[in-house]
Amino acid sequence: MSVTIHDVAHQARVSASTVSRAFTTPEMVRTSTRERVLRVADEVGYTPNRAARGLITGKTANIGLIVPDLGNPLFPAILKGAQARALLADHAVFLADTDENPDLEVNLIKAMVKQVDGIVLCSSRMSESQLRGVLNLTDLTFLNRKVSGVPVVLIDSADGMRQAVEHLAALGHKKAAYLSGPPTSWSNRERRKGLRAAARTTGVECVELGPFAPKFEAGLQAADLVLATDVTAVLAFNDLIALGVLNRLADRGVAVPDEMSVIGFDDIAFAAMCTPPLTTVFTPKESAGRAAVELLLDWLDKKSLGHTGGTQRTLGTQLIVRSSTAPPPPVSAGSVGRA
Amino acid sequence: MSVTIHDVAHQARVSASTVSRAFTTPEMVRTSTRERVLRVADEVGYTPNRAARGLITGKTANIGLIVPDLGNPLFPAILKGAQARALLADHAVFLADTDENPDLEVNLIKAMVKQVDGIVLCSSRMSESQLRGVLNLTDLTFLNRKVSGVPVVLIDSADGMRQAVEHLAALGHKKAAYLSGPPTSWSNRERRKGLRAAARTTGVECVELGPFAPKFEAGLQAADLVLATDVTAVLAFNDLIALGVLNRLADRGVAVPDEMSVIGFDDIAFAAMCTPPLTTVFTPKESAGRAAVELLLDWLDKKSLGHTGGTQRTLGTQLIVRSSTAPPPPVSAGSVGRA
DNA sequence: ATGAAAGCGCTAACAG
DNA sequence: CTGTTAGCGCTTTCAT
Repeated sequence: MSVTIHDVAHQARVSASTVSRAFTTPEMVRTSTRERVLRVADEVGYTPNRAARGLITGKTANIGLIVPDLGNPLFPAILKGAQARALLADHAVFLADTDENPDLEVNLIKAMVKQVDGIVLCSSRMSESQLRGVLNLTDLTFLNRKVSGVPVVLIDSADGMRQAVEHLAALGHKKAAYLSGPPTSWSNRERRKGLRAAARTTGVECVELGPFAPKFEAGLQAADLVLATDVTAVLAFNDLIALGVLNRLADRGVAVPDEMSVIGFDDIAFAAMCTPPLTTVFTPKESAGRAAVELLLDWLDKKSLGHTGGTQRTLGTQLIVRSSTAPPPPVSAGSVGRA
Repeated sequence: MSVTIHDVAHQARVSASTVSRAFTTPEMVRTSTRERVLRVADEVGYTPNRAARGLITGKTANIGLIVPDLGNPLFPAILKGAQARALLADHAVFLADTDENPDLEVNLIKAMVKQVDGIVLCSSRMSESQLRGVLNLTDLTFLNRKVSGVPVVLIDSADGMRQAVEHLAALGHKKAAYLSGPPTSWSNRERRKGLRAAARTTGVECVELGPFAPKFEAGLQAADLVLATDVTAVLAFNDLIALGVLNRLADRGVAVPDEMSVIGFDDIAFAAMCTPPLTTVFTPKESAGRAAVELLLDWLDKKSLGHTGGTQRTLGTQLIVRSSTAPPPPVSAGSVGRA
């Protein structure tokens, strides 16, 4: 079978404890011994069994990551950042896709609990009562959902909305439509909040349409609704919807942005790739993933000392206006190589 | 601490063994006892510690999944399928992103090995020698890379290329360009193979340009190169590149598809969202992920009996011609809900 | 059908 | 600095 700590111990003529120490507390082992042990370990290809280690230390060096749908381009980006940050701390990550199902989410959390030190929940779909049920199962960190008493990473959509509406006002628009996302979405509530505030401030009249599923198809449908109103600008819950609007608008012969301005919230970073390029509110997806893991790890560290209460980190968003001649941003920082 | 098997045993007035059996081999326990145990377990919220279980059984019920870059939209889709299939078999999945780094890939495999029953390697970037080094560390299954003796899932890009070239021939094109992907890519080699064969058969003259990174920006650059030739059609390594070409073409005032046809290989399923819609060779990404996990699981099952050699599954690709009026396919089967 | 005991691979006291 | 002992939570003989 697999090579164990005893194999190394035997080969290096030391006890298992010494081998263990050579890995976990090197300074407690004489240099010569340590080097011998490590050399032997390398020769025989020994890697500590983290599961066994976790059994005794209580720490697994794994974290869980739960997302509603990997098909939603927002989440792979978050995932990428999270995984990178976890790796930095030498942690491995368990991934689960709940397929938008809150019950499955609960089950997946339960299944994971024993194998991880904590879990990052992205845009959790659980009800308040389900949430309470899992809250003390392990250490949880939320991304894109407000929960008190635990670490939370939030993306400041409301401010993004403010930027977007002010931009429209500057362009001379008098009336705009907001294509609302799912009613249960925290992000959507934030965006509506920002919308209404900005409407007051700028004097731009804002009508809300929807709700729409955050999908391309919904945008196609939404475009027709928009055209039946007298707005000159559209704000979409996300850029998947916005892309649909753009497409349908083109089909119906409406010039963008001459007759109609469309702004989306960035889920996919592909907005610049369409013709015409879509104006979007940039969302720091990878950073958010990174931040969530960081917060969780910090939380875990400080756990020995008494907690003072939940930490919260809010990430800013930024309006990006794209002209068709400007080079678009890259899809992903590390996107290189073959497929 | 966490609730253990002993807590349940005590509460239910049985031994730990019985609790264990109630979960793993229910038929060996008297019905009344089993029901009592299971009820108590549920009441106190007991979930077996899979790590501890794995320590003794040798099976972790976890599988690993390694991808080069989550920023490449091909991989989240594969991931989604893989995760779904794993869940079906009650397996959890470890995810790692190698950031296109073969050395990191090796290290991540080693770190995972002890916590998983097997690993699915997607578009592995390892050299042959690195590959040999990890081959017997655990059970490996490859996706998008040909390796003998182990389970492999391949996507029939060559045939997709055939379809694409024949389509161009039918449209009356006499000369086309292929925008080559990374030289180390198995997919790229397959596509070139298919290209050359189809060129012979159809009589369409095909010139190869590149190699290009599989990114949008590379497509912008490639478009200028294309325009310097006298081709009337472009075949791109992937649709990220194709999207770039389309964009640049629009900027330079070239009408598509009137003066120029562009065909991409499907990485992102967003091709239909651009204007004009991009003709693509559809790649069964989720199915590929699903298949890879399935093959791995089968392989693991059959392991007790002697293996007969590696299994191989090849998935077909399909040319999809899109008119701007036709409804595009959904981004993801299960894409619903809020973000 | 159930319990007692041994042990998976590892680390954490406790000696020395 | 290093070895010995005990035991993490679970499953699995081997008894009964």
